[in-house]
Amino acid sequence: MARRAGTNRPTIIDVADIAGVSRQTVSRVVSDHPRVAEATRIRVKEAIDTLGYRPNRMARALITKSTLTIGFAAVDMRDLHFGDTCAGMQVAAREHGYYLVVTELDFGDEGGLGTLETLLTLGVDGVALFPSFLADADIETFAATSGCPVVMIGRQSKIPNVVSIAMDEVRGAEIVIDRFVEVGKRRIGVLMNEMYPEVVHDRFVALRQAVEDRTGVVKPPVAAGFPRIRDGRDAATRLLKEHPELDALVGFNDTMAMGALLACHDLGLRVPQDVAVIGYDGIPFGAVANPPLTSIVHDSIGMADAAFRSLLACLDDGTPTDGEVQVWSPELLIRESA
Amino acid sequence: MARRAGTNRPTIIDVADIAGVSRQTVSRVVSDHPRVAEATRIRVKEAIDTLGYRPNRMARALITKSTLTIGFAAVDMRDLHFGDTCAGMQVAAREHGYYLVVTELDFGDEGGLGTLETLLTLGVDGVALFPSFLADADIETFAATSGCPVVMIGRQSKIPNVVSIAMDEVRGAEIVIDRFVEVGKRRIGVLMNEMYPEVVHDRFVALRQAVEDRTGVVKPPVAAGFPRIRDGRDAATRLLKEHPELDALVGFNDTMAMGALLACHDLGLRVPQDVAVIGYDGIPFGAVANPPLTSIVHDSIGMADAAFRSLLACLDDGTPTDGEVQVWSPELLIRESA
DNA sequence: TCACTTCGAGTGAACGTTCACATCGTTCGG
DNA sequence: CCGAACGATGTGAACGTTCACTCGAAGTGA
Repeated sequence: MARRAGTNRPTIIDVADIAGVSRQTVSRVVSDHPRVAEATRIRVKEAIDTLGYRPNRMARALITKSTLTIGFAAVDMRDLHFGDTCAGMQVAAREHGYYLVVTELDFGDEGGLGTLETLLTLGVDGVALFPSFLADADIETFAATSGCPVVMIGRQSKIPNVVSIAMDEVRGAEIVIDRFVEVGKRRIGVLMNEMYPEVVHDRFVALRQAVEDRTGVVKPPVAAGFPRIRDGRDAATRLLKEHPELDALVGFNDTMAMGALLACHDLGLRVPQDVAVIGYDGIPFGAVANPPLTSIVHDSIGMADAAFRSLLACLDDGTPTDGEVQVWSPELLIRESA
Repeated sequence: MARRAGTNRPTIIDVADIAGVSRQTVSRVVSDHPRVAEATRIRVKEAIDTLGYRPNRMARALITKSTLTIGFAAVDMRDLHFGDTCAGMQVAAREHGYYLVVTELDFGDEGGLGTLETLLTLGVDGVALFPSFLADADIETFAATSGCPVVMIGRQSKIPNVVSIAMDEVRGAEIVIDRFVEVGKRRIGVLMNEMYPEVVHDRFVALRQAVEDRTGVVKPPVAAGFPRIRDGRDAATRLLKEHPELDALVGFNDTMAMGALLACHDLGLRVPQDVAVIGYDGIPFGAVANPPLTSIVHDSIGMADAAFRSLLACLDDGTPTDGEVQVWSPELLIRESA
């Protein structure tokens, strides 16, 4: 369909002609091969500059079987962490001469698998999933057949051939509940994200377990909604009306927690005196909320960086890390809401 | 350096062998060429499925000179609009079988030009700049020598061979000032972003002009800072102390405007009774601010979509649109701060 | 002097496609 | 019944690199 306007970039042969050497010698200069005479090297470099020659990666990839690109498949690009994660991977990638091909997983396309397949036709050297709503079994199949290393960010699944990098949800939940207990709150309600069950499952389980361990309450009240302010407000309102005894709310993320703040305000409850609130993510706007939101934070950029390095390691020594799970410790950003 | 683990994907020849046809016939089936007998087509498709054959885009690109990829160069991936814009472009791109290669402009790398150059070696068919801090002259040079269409999102520059797509800053500024006047405010202060002068210049000029046109004040008080809540707060504090007569503040974006909200609170000024505040971007968190923030909004996703289509148009008919500028109308999202 | 290594550079083939053209059989108008 | 047109398929070359060799000259040690 679409054609590139007929710009004919100079090729390696043009450079070779001008410099009066073979194309192989040019190739050696370009890739910093040691066995090139200094005089030749200079002559070739000059020719390259004169012509504005840039090696054609397609031709190179055809032989080396490496495109120096990494596929970055995100569930939702409007996600708060997408920018951080993308930036983190991109910086790490560029450091090593890699590029990032970014794509949004399309649920309609064979439940996301199709999107990944098309990514493969591009010849990416590795794939990063952020975080995937795909079932573990599907990811396992993909990793096995793709022929390239796969890493998953933000979800803690033990899948063969896949490295997962995620926040330590168990620790995070403990920190949250410990904080509530510390400020004298023990009747804790949970605001959950109902969007992608696979993605949020770990956090939910961890919170429930921590509540049970720390307060003895076996099944804390839960309300679910989409991770939006409005839905957080609605869910919190339902929860507080049905369970007037609650004196603390934890939101799946800061957005929902900020909804909870609004709900408390609606119901005339003071935060944190009547109800303490904690969210996840530590978004800057939490500082402007009324009152400023206490939150669990983790290092998105660092995790993305680690994800790229993990891909690179697989690429370099070909070790198909087997279901390795890296967990990153979260921290509590204490402001005023708890 | 890095090598792909030796996975040998099936080639077009393998398919041809199994189906008992020539590789050219397979190629025709793959690209939906009309002149293939139905029986042959079926046989080939079966062979493709059996082998799990995927055409190699590198080899194809070598001949067609089109990689079906678009380079998306962003100044800051942690920018609020990055996710929206990226998602918008990506969806539009995928619709047409294109991919997005995303990269963050590295100011240190020849002031960003180097980053763009490396993007070219990847063989992208077009480049989208979001928005660039590069000087107009540099962009012009790049567009001229790159040999591929260039589009710029978020900045309104008339540059040869470059299509720019941006919000109509003049209209936006008018809407802001009209609103202030409508609610009885005429002593207006401006909170400016001092990060990338090229990017923010249009908005600043438009606001100053609108203030002059609507209120007769020739040079409204201005304070600048980085587009962060804290800096917005500091800038607003300075402004309000130096100019106690001010009864309205407009922030470069919602983040700065939210800082202004805090500053008013600090100084015991009521919003909007004492000081009205308007921001730009209409971010969801504006709804949670105290009071909820009135803001200028524009359609990031739509603009990204238009940007891709513009690239596609250039690619299809090869018309190097000459300094075309598309402006999108903003709207006022009225909440409570003004 | 000779055999041997090292250095610098070149040559043909290959990577997996598509393009332009060639081939061959069939249909059809006059 | 002939030539032209068309439909289906195949063939060689080309795209711009890198790989695995080869080759000659210069240096080295005995």
